[in-house]
Amino acid sequence: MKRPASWQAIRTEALRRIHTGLWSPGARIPDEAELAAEFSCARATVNRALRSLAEDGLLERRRKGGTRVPTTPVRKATFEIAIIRQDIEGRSQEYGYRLIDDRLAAPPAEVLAEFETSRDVVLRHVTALHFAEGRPFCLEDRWLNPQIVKMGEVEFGTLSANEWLVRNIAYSGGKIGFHALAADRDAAGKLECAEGAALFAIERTTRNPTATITFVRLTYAPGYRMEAKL
Amino acid sequence: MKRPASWQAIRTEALRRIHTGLWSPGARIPDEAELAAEFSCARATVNRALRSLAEDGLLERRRKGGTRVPTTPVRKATFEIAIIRQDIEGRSQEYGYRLIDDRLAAPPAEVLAEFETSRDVVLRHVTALHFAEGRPFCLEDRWLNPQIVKMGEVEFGTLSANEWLVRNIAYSGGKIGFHALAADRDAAGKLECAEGAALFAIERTTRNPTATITFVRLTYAPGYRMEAKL
DNA sequence: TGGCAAATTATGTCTACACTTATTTTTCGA
DNA sequence: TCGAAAAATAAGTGTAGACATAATTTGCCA
Repeated sequence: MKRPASWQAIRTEALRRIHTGLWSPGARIPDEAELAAEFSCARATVNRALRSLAEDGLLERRRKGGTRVPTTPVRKATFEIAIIRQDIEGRSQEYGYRLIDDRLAAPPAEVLAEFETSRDVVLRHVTALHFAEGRPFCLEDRWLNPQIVKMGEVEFGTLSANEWLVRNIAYSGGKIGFHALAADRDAAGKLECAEGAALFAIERTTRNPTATITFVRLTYAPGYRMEAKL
Repeated sequence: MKRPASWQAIRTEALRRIHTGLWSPGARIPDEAELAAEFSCARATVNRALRSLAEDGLLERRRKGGTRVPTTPVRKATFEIAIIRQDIEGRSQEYGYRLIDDRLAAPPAEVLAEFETSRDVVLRHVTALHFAEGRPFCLEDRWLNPQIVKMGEVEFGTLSANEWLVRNIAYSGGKIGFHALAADRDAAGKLECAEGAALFAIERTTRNPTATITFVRLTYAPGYRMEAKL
């Protein structure tokens, strides 16, 4: 092994050994020092390669325990969650936006639960439609923490809440969920599809360290597909 | 800054500066050497912290160009794609499996496209049901490359193809897509739901460097939700 | 003025070493 | 024999320095 053997080369070789079964599932692989000797490089370089594989779920590493190939690898798929406008423009389609409603209202129970707050709280409820090539693309049904995004101070008439938030609000975490739902009368009307049509929906909760900022359900018009590479 | 300031501490501090707008979107942040001086640590430690943030989409880094805060951050959500059995057992539910069909057949055009092969090819078509607590959970409709997974050599009567493949076949890449679809008569019957019900489906293509190994569509019974943290 | 080449610069990567921390294994005493 | 303390081990992290690489900027020449 005369070539400088970058960490990527080591990663590739390690991947090959996993794939060919040379390093079999459940088995412990040589420790970093041994591999460093084999590839005649520094241990840190081996560490970089193995850490990278571990981040992708292809290896499991524990102090002292050593590094092993998981018996049942849990593959990880990373999705890029872009602003809806970017998503549409990325398809070379014309983006459109229309605010439907923006008012304070009492949220349903499941939304309230996401805000982990007392009952009788009033949240800012924003409804809007995103268009691609003039046709309804995505229905945005959003609940905002009015203490963070105040009525009157910020309007979503031309810039969507989706975009405004990404640009202006700090976040620290949250969760996202995908599911399928049947179009109810309201959604069907807005998305111009048949009632009962199967729609793809994303629900997302965004928090900062102190409070929940927003909960949103994005319901996509029929035919939407979310893709990622493995 | 007397504490050794681990790379995670630097990451956290950098995150804070992004969130508070101290490092504003689009602006270039101090280079690694400067930050290393500020935190009185080695440049490699700063590098580790900033690289970590860049991997999460919170910073953009380019050689020479320096590091900057993206104006429209593209959040990344990582989903763990587990074996279906693990998914169900992880919910403390009883897993069940039944093979429905396993035969060589001519695939439809859209499947053929994933295999990037000539027409008139015959693939191995496996259909199976996964159960949770005795109720249909997920319908597996899979096309396999018969040169890789040969009829007769491997049977999926008790161990699902889903699981067998994860354990036995090397992969190098592929793609995954999520969408919603309406239950057709066949799916409705197998999943014991109403025809036309909105179902969540995952389509996955898995390749090795040489050929496509398998294409699978997993159609989940109504109510399924796929979740991830942000 | 236009364009190509060279200098500059910030990140990317590697090395060799040291020290830390989590965990297992061993040892030894009750 | 059990259990707690000690030793051993493998990964995790940090440092200082060096060189590599990509991209921008500068400067020169036509």
